[in-house]
Amino acid sequence: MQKRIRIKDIAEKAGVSTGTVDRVLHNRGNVSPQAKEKVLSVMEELNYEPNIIASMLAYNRTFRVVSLLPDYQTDLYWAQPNLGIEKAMSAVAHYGIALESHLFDLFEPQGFVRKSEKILKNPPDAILFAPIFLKESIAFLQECENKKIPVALINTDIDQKALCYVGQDSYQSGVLAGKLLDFGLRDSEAALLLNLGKETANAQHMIDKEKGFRDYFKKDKSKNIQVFKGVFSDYQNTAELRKFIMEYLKKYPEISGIFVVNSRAFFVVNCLDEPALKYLKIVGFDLIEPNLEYLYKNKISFLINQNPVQQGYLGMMNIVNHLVFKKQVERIQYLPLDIVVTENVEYYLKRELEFQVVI
Amino acid sequence: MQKRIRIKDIAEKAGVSTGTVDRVLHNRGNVSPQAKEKVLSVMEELNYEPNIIASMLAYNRTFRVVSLLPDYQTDLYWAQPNLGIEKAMSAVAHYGIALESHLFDLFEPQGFVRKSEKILKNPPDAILFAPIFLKESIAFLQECENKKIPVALINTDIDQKALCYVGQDSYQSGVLAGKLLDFGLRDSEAALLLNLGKETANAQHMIDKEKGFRDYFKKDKSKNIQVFKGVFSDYQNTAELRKFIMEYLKKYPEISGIFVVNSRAFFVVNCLDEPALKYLKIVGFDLIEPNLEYLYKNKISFLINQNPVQQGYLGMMNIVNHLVFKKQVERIQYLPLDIVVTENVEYYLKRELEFQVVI
DNA sequence: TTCAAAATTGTGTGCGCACACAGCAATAAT
DNA sequence: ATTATTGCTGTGTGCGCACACAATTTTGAA
Repeated sequence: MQKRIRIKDIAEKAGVSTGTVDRVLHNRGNVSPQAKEKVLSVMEELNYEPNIIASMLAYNRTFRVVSLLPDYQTDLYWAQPNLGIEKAMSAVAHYGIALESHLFDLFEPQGFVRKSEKILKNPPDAILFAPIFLKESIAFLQECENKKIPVALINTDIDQKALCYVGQDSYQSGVLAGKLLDFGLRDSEAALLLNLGKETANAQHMIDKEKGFRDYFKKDKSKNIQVFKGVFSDYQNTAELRKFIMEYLKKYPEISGIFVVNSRAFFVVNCLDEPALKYLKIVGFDLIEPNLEYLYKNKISFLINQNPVQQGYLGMMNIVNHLVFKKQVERIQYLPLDIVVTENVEYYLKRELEFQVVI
Repeated sequence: MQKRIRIKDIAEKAGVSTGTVDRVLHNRGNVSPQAKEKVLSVMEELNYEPNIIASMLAYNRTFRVVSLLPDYQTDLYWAQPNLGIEKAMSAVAHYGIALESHLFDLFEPQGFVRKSEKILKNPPDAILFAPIFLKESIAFLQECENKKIPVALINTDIDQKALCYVGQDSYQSGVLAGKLLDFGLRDSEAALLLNLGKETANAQHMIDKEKGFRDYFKKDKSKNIQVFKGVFSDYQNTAELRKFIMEYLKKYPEISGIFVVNSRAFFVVNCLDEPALKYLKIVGFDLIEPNLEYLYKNKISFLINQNPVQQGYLGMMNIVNHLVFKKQVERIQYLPLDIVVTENVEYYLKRELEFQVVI
C-alpha cells in the first residue's frame, strides 16, 4: 500500500506552498491562474484524497442539527424514527454533531408551523423532518432552501427541494398488501381497505397506497376480487368502530380480508369478536406493540414493516455524510417493504434495537 | 454543549503531566499507584471521552484485514458477501484499513487449508471468513486464537471463539420456509425438502434448516402435511435432476410444494416442465439472478433473502469497530429473514447495491 | 554516604489539515 | 518619488492525541 499523498506533497511537486494548495482545495481565491492550474494538475496526477481525519480535527467546529417529528405521545409509531435518530447520533458523536429534537402534534398543523418558525429563528446547519402537513411543509422547505439549510425528509416524500428522502414507496406498499391479502382470499371474495384516522384521510401517501392496492387486484384478475373502501376517524371509540366495520361485513358478506393502511390495525382486531376474526385476514403496517400482540396470536396475518428506525437512522446519517463528509447523497432512498409474520418478526425487532454501524 | 474534556484537562486537574495520563489511559504501566488512582478518579469525575478523531490521526498506522471466502466463480451467491465487504472498505477507507481478499474452492477443503496456512504465515490484524468446512475451520479458528487474531464469521456459525458471527438463524429460516409453503398447500398435501449439493449435505446449517422445516409442520397440525426429503448432488445435470424429482412426484403425488434448502432453486424450475410447475409451490433462498428470473415469472413463489451483502458489510464493520474503535461487538448478529416476492424484490436488490453508511 | 539502577514523571515532536496572518511584489494613487 | 492598495504567496500555530525520549525521583546495593 503506497503512502498517502498529503497537501505537503502536492505543494512540493507543484512548486508552491501548502497555503496555496489549501486555497485551491477550498476555493478560497487569491491564487494566480497559473498556480491554480499547476496545483490542480498535480492533484490530479497524484490522485490526491484528503485525509478526512486530519481535516476534521483541524476543522474543529460543531454542527447543529434539528429534528422535527410528530410527538410519539399521540402516535406510538413515531417513537421509532426517534430511536433511529438517537442511534445515529451516538454513532457519530465524536464528529461534533449536536442534535435538537422538536416534536409537533400530529393533529395540529399550526403547532408544526410554530415550531418550524422557532427553528428558523436560530438557523441550524441541517434539518430532518417528516412532512406530514403538505402545505405547511412545502412552505417550510422553501424557507429552508432560501436560507440554504439542507433538509432530509422521512416518511413522506413531498418535494424535489430536499437533500434526500428516506422512506417507503407508498404505492408499492399498497401493491404488496394486495398480494398478501390475495394469498388468503378465494375466488370472488372481497377486500376492505380501511383508513382509520383524522389527519391522514387525504394525505398523499394514503392515496398512493390505495391506488397500489386497487391496481394489484385490477392487474391480477385470476380471482376476481372486489375492493371496498372505508374511512373512519373516530377509531379510538371501540363501539363505534365496531359498528362501522360490522355494517360493511353485513352489507358485503364476501369481504374476508381487511387492509388497514396505517399502523392502526390493532384497533380493528380490538373491536371485533372471535367469529369475525376467525375468517378475516388482516394486513397492516408497522411493528408496534399492540400490532405485534395480535400478530403473535395470528389475528393479524401480515404486517408490512416500514423500517421506521432505519428511516431516522439513515436520514440522520445522510445529513452527516452531507455536512461532515461532503458526500453526494442519493435523493430518494426507498427502504425495503419487509413482510413480517410470526416466524420472522423477532429478527426485525432485534435489528431495530441493535442496528448500529458505529463509526 | 459544554467543551469536551481533553487529556490536558485531566492532567492539570490531577496535578500530573499529560504523559502520565496517557500511560494510565493505555495501561502502559510505569505509573505509581497514587498517580494512577488520582488520574482515574479525575477521568471519572470529568467523564472523559477520548477524541477518537485526534487519536486516530496520531495513531497513524494501517491495519491489515484478510477475507477468506468461497470463490464466486463456482457459486454465484458468494459474489454478494464480497460486494458487501468492498462497500464496507470504501466506507472506512480513510481509517487506513487494507484488505487482502482470498478465495477458496467451495468443494475442496484442502484448498481452504492451504490458503489459511498462507494467511497465517504473515498474520494480519483481523480475519473475516466463512467456515464452510467444519473441521478445518475449527482448526483455523484455534490457530487464530493462539495468535490473538480477531476473527469475524459470516454465513455459518461454528464456534464460540470468534469475535462475532453475522448471518442467518438457519433453524428459523427452515421454520419460515415451512410457513411460506404452508400458505400454498391444502389439507393432506405434502412438501418435499430438497438438498442439491455435493458439499453441504451434512453441513450443520443444512441440518438446522431441515429441523426447522419439519418442526413447523410438526407444530402446526391443522393441515396434516407430510414432509419428504431428497438429496441430490449432480444437480447440474438437468436430465438426471429431472428424473430424480419426477420419481418423487410420481411416487408421492400429494407433494405440491418444494423447499430447496440452498440457493439452487432455479435448477429445480429449470428441469421441470409447465404442468408440474403449474401446481408446485417452490420456496428457495437468495436473490441471485437465475432465481430472480423465475420469481418474476411466478415459477418460484418465495425467496428467503439471507442478506449476503450485509453479511459481508457488517462482518467487516464489526472488525473495524473492534480494531479501530475498540468497541465491544455483539457476538451473534442474526440478520432478518426477508420474505421476498415479486412485489417487494426491487427494494432489496436496490439496497444491496446502494446500502452504504459512509463514515 | 555514594552512586548506579530502576521506577516514575515530564517534555517535545509529529500526525495532516484549516486558517490567520505576515510577507512580498506589482500596480495604482498621490 | 513616495506611499497606499491590491493580488498573490509563504509561514506558523493549533486541533487532541500517541509515543519516544529526556529528566527526575526513588530504591537498593556497596
